[in-house]
Amino acid sequence: MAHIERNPVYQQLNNLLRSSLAEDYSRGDRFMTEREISEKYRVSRATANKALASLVSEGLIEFRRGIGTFVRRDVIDYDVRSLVSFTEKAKAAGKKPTTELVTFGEISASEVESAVSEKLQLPDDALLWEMERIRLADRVPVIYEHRYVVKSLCPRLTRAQACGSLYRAWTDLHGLHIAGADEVIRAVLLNTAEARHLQVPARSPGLEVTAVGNVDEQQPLWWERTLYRGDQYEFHTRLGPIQSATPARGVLRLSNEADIQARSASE
Amino acid sequence: MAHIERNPVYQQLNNLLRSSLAEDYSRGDRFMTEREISEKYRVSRATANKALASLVSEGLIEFRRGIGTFVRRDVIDYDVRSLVSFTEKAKAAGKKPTTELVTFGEISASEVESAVSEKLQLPDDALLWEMERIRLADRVPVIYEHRYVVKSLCPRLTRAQACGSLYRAWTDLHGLHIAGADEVIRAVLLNTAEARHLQVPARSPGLEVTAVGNVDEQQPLWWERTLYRGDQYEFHTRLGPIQSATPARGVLRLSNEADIQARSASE
DNA sequence: GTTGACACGGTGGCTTAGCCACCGTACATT
DNA sequence: AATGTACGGTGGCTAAGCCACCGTGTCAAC
Repeated sequence: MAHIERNPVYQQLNNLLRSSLAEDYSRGDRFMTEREISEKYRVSRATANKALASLVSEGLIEFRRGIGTFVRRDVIDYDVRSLVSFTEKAKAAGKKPTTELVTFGEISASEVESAVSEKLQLPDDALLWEMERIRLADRVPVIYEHRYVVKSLCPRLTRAQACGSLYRAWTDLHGLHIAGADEVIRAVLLNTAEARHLQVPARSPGLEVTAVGNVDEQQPLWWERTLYRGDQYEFHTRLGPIQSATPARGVLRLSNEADIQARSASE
Repeated sequence: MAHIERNPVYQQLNNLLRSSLAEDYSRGDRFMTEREISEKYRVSRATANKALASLVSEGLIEFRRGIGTFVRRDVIDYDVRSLVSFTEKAKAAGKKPTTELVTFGEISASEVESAVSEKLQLPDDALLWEMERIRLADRVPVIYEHRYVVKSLCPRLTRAQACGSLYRAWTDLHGLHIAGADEVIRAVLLNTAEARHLQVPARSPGLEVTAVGNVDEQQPLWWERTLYRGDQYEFHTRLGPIQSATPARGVLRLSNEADIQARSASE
């Protein structure tokens, strides 16, 4: 690992280790030692330690003095894949994801709300993909999403791809590296149109998530406003700095028991 | 900073730097250089770098090669204080926080739902504080919370303290170090009783947050089920690993404009 | 046979010394 | 005035080495 690259070695190493972690290890396993990493990747021990320390503060692994470093959680549980991709989230919950494409087209940045084009940091003449989709888990509609995607970053996006996992289209076909997303979560009532799409009664509770997704740490790739069925979806998050800093995870609720209904009906 | 202490030096240094960061620096400032820290705290440069790298992966500061390290955000914006404490959140939003204590008492762990006592990892004979509170920002009710607190960790808690900031009572009076909390966020409809407490129409949308708070990284301190008024509160979060790993932040909405109402009414 | 003291090897924690690529700036050159 | 260049400071990284800690296995004592 010569340091000719543009990015610092410890960042590259970081990604390598995170991949290796996701593929070859699972919760509770003993990870590679600093000295092993140092030798395997031809890096100094200090650099190996720095990369490991980074994974520690992300909550992926933990140090145990005098013993080694150990995997703290199922990494797929944490990976951006499962944070951003509905397809992966559904699979992780043991459900079959499908997509119903409502609309799909092209639009100029000058035509969208200024809030959107500002968040995407685009000039007025930029082009966007616009789409509305309904995501279903085991045939049950869970998400109704309205999304704008910067066309210049994935010009070859097709209608067919929009019917499946955008995450895969971005990563596999366009070679994009999804870094993460900024989300704002609010509680809303679904209006009749939205409720119909999600096959629930009008004025049902839902989560509205407004998000901007980023490529390579800073470059905005998409903007979305997404409605989640309140009885099917919940967000998990961990507050606080050390040892954790685990981002919020949206998860499909495994149980279909209507405890929320029970609560609401208990009035 | 001799290494006689029980905890690793870089962790102590980490806390020192985080404190210094919160007190003496603000967004955009240039932070201390590795060499300055190395000299000031009598630590090797490698250790200084490791501590800084930890702050970087928490999203507090960022490295700029050849220039220095810079503060990325208003630290209070990130600190556990403002993540966990409603009082601090309200102040940060420029609003005056007040509390209405509905109930306050003592209860045995054997009497509460098993879900609660399990999450708090308590034996059956342990004692808990139980309380219901309504939190207001500028006299507007925002939160209705039901909370259980492990009594052994804060035996001197009083009714008067429960009328104010529990966070302050814990940290200042009992010397506890709040490490963070695990939260689950869901969308619900408020039933009549809940809606009355929050002074909104029945069947208004709300966020239900079930959380377990921790002391010193692992020891559970409280369990809570909290209802947030949908029109007054939203959660911000950042997904993905590097450069960020910023936990979810619940924030009071500054604008009272009813854009959610507008959405829901547009059906 | 069981127990316990102790040495050994491996791990992360930490230091020291030093070189490199990068950045801004101040100064000299054109 | 515009351009180029040298310099000092910064984070990135390597190298070699010592320490405290941990588990384990050996071996002596009981």
